[in-house]
Amino acid sequence: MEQTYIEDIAHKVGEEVLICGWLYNRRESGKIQFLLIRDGTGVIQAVVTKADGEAFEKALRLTQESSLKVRGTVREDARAPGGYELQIKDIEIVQRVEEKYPIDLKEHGPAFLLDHRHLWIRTPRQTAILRLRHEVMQAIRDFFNERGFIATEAPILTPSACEGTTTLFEVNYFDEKAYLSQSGQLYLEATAMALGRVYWIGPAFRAEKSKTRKHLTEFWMAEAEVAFFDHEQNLKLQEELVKYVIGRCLQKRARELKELGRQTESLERAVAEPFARITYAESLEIINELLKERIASGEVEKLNWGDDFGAPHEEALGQHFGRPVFVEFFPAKMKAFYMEPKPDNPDLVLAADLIAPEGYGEIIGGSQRISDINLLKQRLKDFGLPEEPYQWYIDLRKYGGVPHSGFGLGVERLTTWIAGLEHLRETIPFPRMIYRLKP
RNA sequence: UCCUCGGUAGCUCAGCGGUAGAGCAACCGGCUGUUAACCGGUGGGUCGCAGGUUCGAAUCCUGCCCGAGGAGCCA
Repeated sequence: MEQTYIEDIAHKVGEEVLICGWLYNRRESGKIQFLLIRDGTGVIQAVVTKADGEAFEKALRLTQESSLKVRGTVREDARAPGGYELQIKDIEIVQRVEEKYPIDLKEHGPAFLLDHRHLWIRTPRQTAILRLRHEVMQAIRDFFNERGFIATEAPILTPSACEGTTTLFEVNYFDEKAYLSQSGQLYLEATAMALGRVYWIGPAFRAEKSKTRKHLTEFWMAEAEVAFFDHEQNLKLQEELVKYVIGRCLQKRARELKELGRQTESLERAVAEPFARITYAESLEIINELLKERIASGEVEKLNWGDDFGAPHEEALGQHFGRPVFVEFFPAKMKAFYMEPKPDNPDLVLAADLIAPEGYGEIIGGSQRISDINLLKQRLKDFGLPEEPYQWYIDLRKYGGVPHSGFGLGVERLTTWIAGLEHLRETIPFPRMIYRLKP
Protein backbone atom coordinates (compact mmCIF):
# COMPACT_ATOMS: atom_id res chain seq x y z
CA MET A 1 0.00 0.00 0.00
CA GLU A 2 1.31 3.43 -0.96
CA GLN A 3 2.15 6.00 1.71
CA THR A 4 -0.22 8.94 2.16
CA TYR A 5 1.14 12.21 3.51
CA ILE A 6 -0.81 13.93 6.25
CA GLU A 7 -0.99 17.20 4.30
CA ASP A 8 -3.09 15.38 1.67
CA ILE A 9 -5.44 13.74 4.18
CA ALA A 10 -8.41 16.01 3.38
CA HIS A 11 -8.66 14.36 -0.07
CA LYS A 12 -8.81 10.87 1.41
CA VAL A 13 -11.95 10.98 3.56
CA GLY A 14 -13.60 7.57 3.65
CA GLU A 15 -10.54 5.84 2.20
CA GLU A 16 -8.09 3.46 3.78
CA VAL A 17 -4.58 4.97 3.89
CA LEU A 18 -1.08 4.19 5.11
CA ILE A 19 0.58 6.85 7.26
CA CYS A 20 4.32 6.56 7.95
CA GLY A 21 5.74 8.72 10.68
CA TRP A 22 6.59 9.19 14.32
CA LEU A 23 4.52 9.27 17.49
CA TYR A 24 4.27 12.87 18.69
CA ASN A 25 2.01 12.16 21.67
CA ARG A 26 -0.31 9.49 23.02
CA ARG A 27 -3.32 9.97 25.25
CA GLU A 28 -5.19 7.03 26.68
CA SER A 29 -8.40 6.68 28.55
CA GLY A 30 -8.86 3.06 29.56
CA LYS A 31 -10.19 1.29 26.52
CA ILE A 32 -9.47 4.05 23.96
CA GLN A 33 -6.17 5.59 22.86
CA PHE A 34 -5.44 8.70 20.82
CA LEU A 35 -2.17 8.75 18.93
CA LEU A 36 -0.85 12.02 17.51
CA ILE A 37 1.26 11.03 14.54
CA ARG A 38 3.52 13.39 12.61
CA ASP A 39 5.16 12.70 9.26
CA GLY A 40 6.89 15.98 8.43
CA THR A 41 3.94 17.35 6.48
CA GLY A 42 1.61 17.64 9.44
CA VAL A 43 0.09 15.94 12.46
CA ILE A 44 -2.97 13.71 12.56
CA GLN A 45 -4.87 12.13 15.43
CA ALA A 46 -5.36 8.40 15.15
CA VAL A 47 -7.80 6.46 17.30
CA VAL A 48 -7.68 2.86 18.44
CA THR A 49 -9.96 1.06 20.93
CA LYS A 50 -9.70 -2.14 22.93
CA ALA A 51 -12.04 -3.78 20.41
CA ASP A 52 -9.29 -3.43 17.78
CA GLY A 53 -7.29 -6.14 19.55
CA GLU A 54 -3.67 -6.41 18.44
CA ALA A 55 -3.42 -2.82 17.21
CA PHE A 56 -4.55 -1.62 20.65
CA GLU A 57 -1.87 -3.70 22.39
CA LYS A 58 0.82 -2.40 20.01
CA ALA A 59 -0.29 1.18 20.58
CA LEU A 60 0.12 0.69 24.33
CA ARG A 61 3.82 -0.01 23.77
CA LEU A 62 4.41 3.14 21.72
CA THR A 63 6.63 5.78 23.28
CA GLN A 64 7.20 9.36 22.20
CA GLU A 65 8.99 9.60 18.81
CA SER A 66 8.78 5.87 18.14
CA SER A 67 8.61 5.41 14.38
CA LEU A 68 5.62 3.56 12.97
CA LYS A 69 3.41 2.75 10.02
CA VAL A 70 -0.32 2.96 10.56
CA ARG A 71 -3.07 1.69 8.30
CA GLY A 72 -6.54 3.07 8.85
CA THR A 73 -9.60 4.86 7.54
CA VAL A 74 -9.82 8.64 7.28
CA ARG A 75 -12.87 10.49 8.54
CA GLU A 76 -13.84 14.02 9.37
CA ASP A 77 -14.24 14.63 13.08
CA ALA A 78 -14.56 18.03 14.68
CA ARG A 79 -13.17 16.64 17.95
CA ALA A 80 -9.81 15.86 16.34
CA PRO A 81 -7.12 18.55 16.12
CA GLY A 82 -7.00 19.55 12.47
CA GLY A 83 -10.51 18.22 11.81
CA TYR A 84 -9.50 14.82 10.42
CA GLU A 85 -8.95 11.56 12.20
CA LEU A 86 -7.61 8.13 11.40
CA GLN A 87 -9.47 5.05 12.64
CA ILE A 88 -6.64 2.56 13.10
CA LYS A 89 -6.80 -0.88 11.53
CA ASP A 90 -3.20 -1.97 11.95
CA ILE A 91 0.06 -0.67 13.43
CA GLU A 92 3.62 -1.62 12.50
CA ILE A 93 6.24 -0.39 14.95
CA VAL A 94 9.36 0.46 12.94
CA GLN A 95 11.53 1.38 15.91
CA ARG A 96 10.33 1.63 19.49
CA VAL A 97 12.07 4.39 21.47
CA GLU A 98 13.36 2.61 24.58
CA GLU A 99 14.95 5.57 26.33
CA LYS A 100 13.08 8.59 27.55
CA TYR A 101 12.82 11.14 24.75
CA PRO A 102 14.64 14.31 25.87
CA ILE A 103 12.14 16.85 24.59
CA ASP A 104 8.70 16.78 26.14
CA LEU A 105 5.62 18.76 25.30
CA LYS A 106 6.12 21.17 28.17
CA GLU A 107 8.31 24.24 28.29
CA HIS A 108 12.06 24.27 27.78
CA GLY A 109 14.70 26.97 27.95
CA PRO A 110 16.57 28.15 24.85
CA ALA A 111 19.89 26.61 25.93
CA PHE A 112 18.36 23.14 26.35
CA LEU A 113 16.51 23.39 23.06
CA LEU A 114 19.59 24.53 21.17
CA ASP A 115 21.62 21.69 22.68
CA HIS A 116 18.96 19.36 21.28
CA ARG A 117 18.43 21.21 18.02
CA HIS A 118 18.65 17.94 16.05
CA LEU A 119 15.48 16.82 17.88
CA TRP A 120 13.92 20.25 18.47
CA ILE A 121 13.40 20.64 14.71
CA ARG A 122 10.82 17.80 14.89
CA THR A 123 8.27 19.89 16.77
CA PRO A 124 5.27 21.35 14.90
CA ARG A 125 6.40 24.92 15.41
CA GLN A 126 9.92 24.28 14.12
CA THR A 127 8.74 22.31 11.11
CA ALA A 128 6.38 25.18 10.26
CA ILE A 129 9.30 27.61 10.37
CA LEU A 130 11.50 25.39 8.23
CA ARG A 131 8.74 24.95 5.65
CA LEU A 132 8.39 28.73 5.60
CA ARG A 133 12.13 29.08 5.06
CA HIS A 134 11.86 26.66 2.16
CA GLU A 135 9.12 28.83 0.66
CA VAL A 136 11.28 31.96 1.02
CA MET A 137 14.22 30.25 -0.69
CA GLN A 138 12.07 28.82 -3.45
CA ALA A 139 10.26 32.12 -4.04
CA ILE A 140 13.58 33.93 -4.41
CA ARG A 141 14.72 31.40 -7.00
CA ASP A 142 11.42 31.55 -8.87
CA PHE A 143 11.46 35.35 -8.87
CA PHE A 144 14.87 35.55 -10.49
CA ASN A 145 14.37 32.61 -12.81
CA GLU A 146 11.11 34.05 -14.13
CA ARG A 147 12.96 37.29 -14.96
CA GLY A 148 15.76 35.72 -16.98
CA PHE A 149 18.45 35.87 -14.31
CA ILE A 150 21.15 33.22 -14.41
CA ALA A 151 21.90 31.38 -11.19
CA THR A 152 25.64 31.42 -10.68
CA GLU A 153 27.98 30.70 -7.80
CA ALA A 154 30.62 32.56 -5.85
CA PRO A 155 33.50 30.82 -4.06
CA ILE A 156 33.29 30.12 -0.33
CA LEU A 157 37.07 29.98 0.08
CA THR A 158 38.51 33.37 -0.74
CA PRO A 159 42.10 34.57 -0.84
CA SER A 160 41.76 37.86 1.00
CA ALA A 161 39.51 40.11 2.96
CA CYS A 162 37.14 41.38 0.30
CA GLU A 163 36.16 44.53 2.05
CA GLY A 164 38.67 44.81 4.82
CA THR A 165 36.15 45.68 7.50
CA THR A 166 34.46 42.53 8.69
CA THR A 167 36.28 39.99 10.83
CA LEU A 168 36.74 36.83 8.80
CA PHE A 169 37.10 33.16 9.62
CA GLU A 170 40.59 32.09 8.67
CA VAL A 171 41.28 28.63 7.30
CA ASN A 172 44.51 26.89 6.44
CA TYR A 173 44.53 26.49 2.66
CA PHE A 174 47.49 24.16 2.22
CA ASP A 175 50.26 26.47 3.38
CA GLU A 176 48.40 29.63 2.57
CA LYS A 177 45.81 31.58 4.50
CA ALA A 178 42.32 31.63 3.10
CA TYR A 179 39.08 33.03 4.45
CA LEU A 180 35.46 31.96 4.44
CA SER A 181 33.48 34.30 2.23
CA GLN A 182 31.56 37.11 3.87
CA SER A 183 29.79 37.93 0.60
CA GLY A 184 29.76 36.74 -2.97
CA GLN A 185 29.26 40.22 -4.30
CA LEU A 186 32.61 40.97 -5.90
CA TYR A 187 32.54 37.65 -7.74
CA LEU A 188 28.93 38.20 -8.80
CA GLU A 189 30.00 41.49 -10.36
CA ALA A 190 32.36 39.45 -12.53
CA THR A 191 29.69 36.89 -13.51
CA ALA A 192 27.25 39.75 -14.24
CA MET A 193 29.75 41.05 -16.80
CA ALA A 194 29.66 37.58 -18.35
CA LEU A 195 25.96 36.78 -18.09
CA GLY A 196 24.17 40.13 -17.70
CA ARG A 197 21.76 39.34 -14.86
CA VAL A 198 22.89 36.95 -12.15
CA TYR A 199 21.88 35.81 -8.68
CA TRP A 200 22.85 33.27 -6.11
CA ILE A 201 21.81 32.10 -2.71
CA GLY A 202 24.78 31.12 -0.65
CA PRO A 203 26.29 31.06 2.82
CA ALA A 204 28.13 34.01 4.28
CA PHE A 205 30.45 33.87 7.28
CA ARG A 206 31.26 36.55 9.79
CA ALA A 207 33.51 36.15 12.80
CA GLU A 208 32.03 39.19 14.50
CA LYS A 209 31.39 38.74 18.19
CA SER A 210 27.82 39.87 17.76
CA LYS A 211 25.46 38.54 20.38
CA THR A 212 22.01 39.71 19.32
CA ARG A 213 18.78 38.24 18.04
CA LYS A 214 19.64 39.40 14.52
CA HIS A 215 23.06 37.83 14.00
CA LEU A 216 24.43 34.44 13.02
CA THR A 217 28.09 33.72 12.27
CA GLU A 218 26.94 31.58 9.33
CA PHE A 219 23.93 32.82 7.43
CA TRP A 220 22.45 32.72 3.94
CA MET A 221 22.34 35.61 1.54
CA ALA A 222 20.44 36.01 -1.67
CA GLU A 223 22.56 38.24 -3.87
CA ALA A 224 21.82 39.72 -7.28
CA GLU A 225 23.96 41.73 -9.63
CA VAL A 226 22.82 43.35 -12.87
CA ALA A 227 24.93 44.93 -15.62
CA PHE A 228 23.69 48.32 -16.90
CA PHE A 229 21.41 48.68 -13.86
CA ASP A 230 21.37 51.99 -11.99
CA HIS A 231 20.41 52.80 -8.42
CA GLU A 232 16.73 53.40 -9.26
CA GLN A 233 16.36 50.12 -11.13
CA ASN A 234 18.13 48.38 -8.27
CA LEU A 235 15.59 49.60 -5.68
CA LYS A 236 12.70 48.68 -7.95
CA LEU A 237 14.02 45.14 -8.31
CA GLN A 238 14.48 44.78 -4.54
CA GLU A 239 10.97 45.98 -3.83
CA GLU A 240 9.51 43.58 -6.38
CA LEU A 241 11.50 40.70 -4.92
CA VAL A 242 10.44 41.31 -1.33
CA LYS A 243 6.80 41.75 -2.33
CA TYR A 244 6.97 38.55 -4.39
CA VAL A 245 8.45 36.50 -1.57
CA ILE A 246 6.00 37.76 1.05
CA GLY A 247 3.08 37.29 -1.33
CA ARG A 248 4.10 33.70 -1.96
CA CYS A 249 4.35 32.93 1.76
CA LEU A 250 0.93 34.48 2.41
CA GLN A 251 -0.56 32.49 -0.44
CA LYS A 252 1.13 29.12 -0.04
CA ARG A 253 2.06 28.98 3.65
CA ALA A 254 -1.04 30.30 5.38
CA ARG A 255 -1.20 27.11 7.44
CA GLU A 256 2.35 27.60 8.71
CA LEU A 257 1.80 31.30 9.48
CA LYS A 258 -1.30 30.35 11.44
CA GLU A 259 0.60 27.62 13.30
CA LEU A 260 3.12 30.29 14.29
CA GLY A 261 0.37 32.64 15.45
CA ARG A 262 1.52 35.27 12.97
CA GLN A 263 -0.76 38.29 12.54
CA THR A 264 -0.38 39.03 8.83
CA GLU A 265 -1.61 42.64 8.54
CA SER A 266 1.90 44.06 8.31
CA LEU A 267 2.85 41.51 5.64
CA GLU A 268 -0.27 42.22 3.61
CA ARG A 269 0.46 45.93 3.82
CA ALA A 270 4.02 45.37 2.63
CA VAL A 271 2.70 43.62 -0.46
CA ALA A 272 -0.08 46.12 -1.20
CA GLU A 273 1.61 49.49 -0.59
CA PRO A 274 4.74 51.03 -2.12
CA PHE A 275 7.74 50.85 0.19
CA ALA A 276 8.68 54.13 1.86
CA ARG A 277 11.83 55.94 0.72
CA ILE A 278 13.88 58.45 2.67
CA THR A 279 17.41 59.74 2.46
CA TYR A 280 20.00 59.07 5.13
CA ALA A 281 19.90 62.79 5.99
CA GLU A 282 16.11 62.66 6.48
CA SER A 283 16.40 59.48 8.50
CA LEU A 284 18.65 61.20 11.06
CA GLU A 285 16.06 63.94 11.64
CA ILE A 286 13.17 61.48 11.81
CA ILE A 287 14.93 59.10 14.18
CA ASN A 288 16.22 61.80 16.49
CA GLU A 289 12.73 63.28 16.64
CA LEU A 290 11.04 59.91 17.24
CA LEU A 291 13.49 59.03 19.98
CA LYS A 292 13.96 62.48 21.49
CA GLU A 293 12.70 61.48 24.93
CA ARG A 294 14.86 58.39 25.14
CA ILE A 295 17.81 60.44 23.85
CA ALA A 296 17.20 63.13 26.48
CA SER A 297 17.16 60.50 29.21
CA GLY A 298 20.46 59.10 27.94
CA GLU A 299 18.93 55.72 27.19
CA VAL A 300 19.53 55.95 23.44
CA GLU A 301 22.33 57.67 21.52
CA LYS A 302 21.52 60.68 19.39
CA LEU A 303 22.50 60.08 15.76
CA ASN A 304 25.05 62.41 14.24
CA TRP A 305 26.12 62.67 10.60
CA GLY A 306 28.10 59.56 9.71
CA ASP A 307 26.68 57.38 12.50
CA ASP A 308 25.28 53.98 11.65
CA PHE A 309 21.89 52.96 13.04
CA GLY A 310 21.68 50.88 16.19
CA ALA A 311 18.84 48.50 16.93
CA PRO A 312 16.61 51.14 18.60
CA HIS A 313 17.02 53.47 15.62
CA GLU A 314 16.08 50.84 13.05
CA GLU A 315 13.15 49.81 15.22
CA ALA A 316 11.86 53.39 15.50
CA LEU A 317 12.06 53.88 11.73
CA GLY A 318 10.26 50.62 11.05
CA GLN A 319 7.49 51.46 13.49
CA HIS A 320 7.12 54.98 12.13
CA PHE A 321 6.48 53.82 8.58
CA GLY A 322 4.70 50.52 9.34
CA ARG A 323 6.00 49.08 6.06
CA PRO A 324 9.45 48.48 4.60
CA VAL A 325 11.49 51.65 4.13
CA PHE A 326 14.51 52.28 1.93
CA VAL A 327 17.14 54.56 3.45
CA GLU A 328 19.32 55.84 0.63
CA PHE A 329 22.35 58.05 -0.05
CA PHE A 330 24.63 57.32 2.87
CA PRO A 331 27.87 59.22 3.46
CA ALA A 332 30.55 57.48 1.39
CA LYS A 333 32.83 57.17 4.40
CA MET A 334 30.50 54.88 6.35
CA LYS A 335 29.97 52.44 3.49
CA ALA A 336 32.11 50.10 1.39
CA PHE A 337 34.77 51.25 -1.08
CA TYR A 338 33.05 50.03 -4.24
CA MET A 339 29.91 52.18 -4.11
CA GLU A 340 29.19 54.73 -6.84
CA PRO A 341 29.16 58.36 -5.67
CA LYS A 342 25.97 60.36 -6.04
CA PRO A 343 26.53 62.56 -9.14
CA ASP A 344 25.29 65.80 -7.54
CA ASN A 345 27.02 65.15 -4.20
CA PRO A 346 30.10 62.89 -4.32
CA ASP A 347 30.25 62.72 -0.51
CA LEU A 348 27.20 60.45 -0.69
CA VAL A 349 26.85 57.06 -2.38
CA LEU A 350 24.12 55.49 -4.52
CA ALA A 351 23.35 52.91 -1.88
CA ALA A 352 20.28 51.91 0.10
CA ASP A 353 19.38 49.69 3.00
CA LEU A 354 15.90 48.22 3.29
CA ILE A 355 14.54 48.33 6.84
CA ALA A 356 11.68 45.98 7.74
CA PRO A 357 8.89 47.14 10.05
CA GLU A 358 7.95 45.67 13.46
CA GLY A 359 11.50 45.97 14.78
CA TYR A 360 13.03 43.45 12.38
CA GLY A 361 15.63 45.89 11.07
CA GLU A 362 17.81 45.76 7.98
CA ILE A 363 17.05 42.96 5.55
CA ILE A 364 18.77 44.23 2.38
CA GLY A 365 21.89 46.25 1.65
CA GLY A 366 22.59 47.28 -1.92
CA SER A 367 24.24 49.85 -4.13
CA GLN A 368 25.26 50.92 -7.59
CA ARG A 369 28.89 49.90 -8.05
CA ILE A 370 31.73 52.08 -9.25
CA SER A 371 32.31 51.57 -12.97
CA ASP A 372 35.22 53.95 -13.52
CA ILE A 373 38.64 52.36 -13.11
CA ASN A 374 40.42 55.44 -11.84
CA LEU A 375 37.76 56.22 -9.27
CA LEU A 376 37.87 52.62 -8.05
CA LYS A 377 41.64 52.77 -7.62
CA GLN A 378 41.29 56.07 -5.77
CA ARG A 379 38.69 54.58 -3.44
CA LEU A 380 40.88 51.60 -2.63
CA LYS A 381 43.59 54.08 -1.70
CA ASP A 382 41.17 56.17 0.39
CA PHE A 383 40.12 53.06 2.31
CA GLY A 384 43.74 51.99 2.83
CA LEU A 385 43.30 48.80 0.78
CA PRO A 386 46.04 47.31 -1.42
CA GLU A 387 45.46 47.10 -5.20
CA GLU A 388 47.14 43.77 -5.74
CA PRO A 389 44.45 41.43 -4.34
CA TYR A 390 41.79 43.42 -6.20
CA GLN A 391 43.55 43.30 -9.56
CA TRP A 392 40.97 40.95 -11.04
CA TYR A 393 38.19 43.19 -9.69
CA ILE A 394 39.83 46.26 -11.22
CA ASP A 395 40.02 44.35 -14.53
CA LEU A 396 36.22 44.38 -14.67
CA ARG A 397 36.52 48.15 -15.19
CA LYS A 398 39.43 47.85 -17.60
CA TYR A 399 37.67 45.50 -20.00
CA GLY A 400 34.25 46.89 -20.78
CA GLY A 401 33.31 48.50 -17.50
CA VAL A 402 29.65 49.45 -17.24
CA PRO A 403 27.38 50.91 -14.59
CA HIS A 404 25.95 48.03 -12.61
CA SER A 405 24.10 47.48 -9.38
CA GLY A 406 23.24 44.76 -6.95
CA PHE A 407 22.21 43.86 -3.45
CA GLY A 408 22.31 41.21 -0.76
CA LEU A 409 19.24 40.01 1.12
CA GLY A 410 19.54 38.25 4.47
CA VAL A 411 17.42 35.10 4.12
CA GLU A 412 17.14 34.44 7.86
CA ARG A 413 16.26 38.04 8.65
CA LEU A 414 13.51 38.10 6.02
CA THR A 415 12.20 34.74 7.23
CA THR A 416 12.27 35.93 10.85
CA TRP A 417 10.15 38.91 9.90
CA ILE A 418 7.67 36.92 7.81
CA ALA A 419 7.32 34.33 10.57
CA GLY A 420 7.11 37.02 13.24
CA LEU A 421 9.79 35.41 15.44
CA GLU A 422 11.69 36.78 18.43
CA HIS A 423 15.07 35.44 17.31
CA LEU A 424 16.44 34.46 13.91
CA ARG A 425 18.14 31.31 15.27
CA GLU A 426 14.93 29.35 14.70
CA THR A 427 14.89 30.06 10.95
CA ILE A 428 17.90 27.86 10.10
CA PRO A 429 18.10 24.14 10.89
CA PHE A 430 21.44 24.39 12.69
CA PRO A 431 22.27 27.94 13.75
CA ARG A 432 25.88 28.99 14.20
CA MET A 433 26.33 31.72 16.78
CA ILE A 434 29.23 33.10 18.72
CA TYR A 435 28.89 30.67 21.62
CA ARG A 436 27.32 27.80 19.74
CA LEU A 437 28.95 25.43 17.27
CA LYS A 438 27.08 22.24 18.25
CA PRO A 439 25.17 20.20 17.26
C1' U B 1 34.93 42.92 24.94
C1' C B 2 31.33 45.39 28.43
C1' C B 3 26.58 45.56 31.37
C1' U B 4 22.43 42.80 33.61
C1' C B 5 20.30 38.23 35.04
C1' G B 6 20.89 33.14 35.80
C1' G B 7 23.13 27.76 36.78
C1' U B 8 19.10 23.18 42.48
C1' A B 9 15.74 16.05 39.97
C1' G B 10 15.41 14.35 32.77
C1' C B 11 12.67 19.49 31.97
C1' U B 12 10.59 24.27 34.04
C1' C B 13 11.36 26.38 38.58
C1' A B 14 10.67 27.44 44.21
C1' G B 15 13.72 27.39 48.53
C1' C B 16 18.19 32.34 50.12
C1' G B 17 22.14 30.43 57.23
C1' G B 18 19.43 25.04 60.59
C1' U B 19 17.44 17.32 57.73
C1' A B 20 16.57 18.83 49.50
C1' G B 21 11.04 20.77 47.48
C1' A B 22 6.79 21.37 43.65
C1' G B 23 4.70 20.74 38.75
C1' C B 24 5.65 18.11 34.38
C1' A B 25 8.37 13.84 32.34
C1' A B 26 9.70 8.41 33.49
C1' C B 27 7.69 3.85 35.79
C1' C B 28 3.12 1.16 38.09
C1' G B 29 -2.28 1.27 38.52
C1' G B 30 -7.42 3.47 37.07
C1' C B 31 -10.69 5.60 33.34
C1' U B 32 -14.39 4.45 25.89
C1' G B 33 -13.61 11.08 23.15
C1' U B 34 -8.80 12.71 24.84
C1' U B 35 -7.01 18.00 23.16
C1' A B 36 0.31 20.07 26.67
C1' A B 37 -6.04 14.78 28.99
C1' C B 38 -7.23 13.61 34.00
C1' C B 39 -6.95 10.76 38.98
C1' G B 40 -3.85 7.67 42.56
C1' G B 41 1.01 5.72 43.65
C1' U B 42 6.65 4.77 43.05
C1' G B 43 11.64 5.85 42.00
C1' G B 44 14.82 10.01 41.08
C1' G B 45 19.96 15.10 43.63
C1' U B 46 28.20 16.05 43.38
C1' C B 47 22.26 22.44 44.70
C1' G B 48 27.90 24.57 37.89
C1' C B 49 33.43 24.10 39.76
C1' A B 50 37.25 25.58 43.38
C1' G B 51 38.36 28.05 47.71
C1' G B 52 36.81 31.02 52.02
C1' U B 53 33.48 32.74 56.37
C1' U B 54 30.48 29.92 60.08
C1' C B 55 29.04 25.31 65.32
C1' G B 56 26.42 24.63 60.61
C1' A B 57 26.42 26.89 53.49
C1' A B 58 22.04 25.33 47.96
C1' U B 59 21.71 29.99 50.87
C1' C B 60 26.96 34.77 52.66
C1' C B 61 32.08 36.19 50.28
C1' U B 62 36.08 35.60 46.32
C1' G B 63 37.74 33.50 41.79
C1' C B 64 36.69 30.56 37.59
C1' C B 65 33.44 27.95 33.99
C1' C B 66 28.85 27.82 31.30
C1' G B 67 24.24 30.02 29.49
C1' A B 68 20.47 33.89 28.44
C1' G B 69 19.04 39.06 27.44
C1' G B 70 21.14 43.62 25.88
C1' A B 71 25.20 46.96 24.26
C1' G B 72 29.23 47.42 21.21
C1' C B 73 30.79 45.33 16.73
C1' C B 74 28.29 44.16 12.16
C1' A B 75 28.66 45.35 2.55
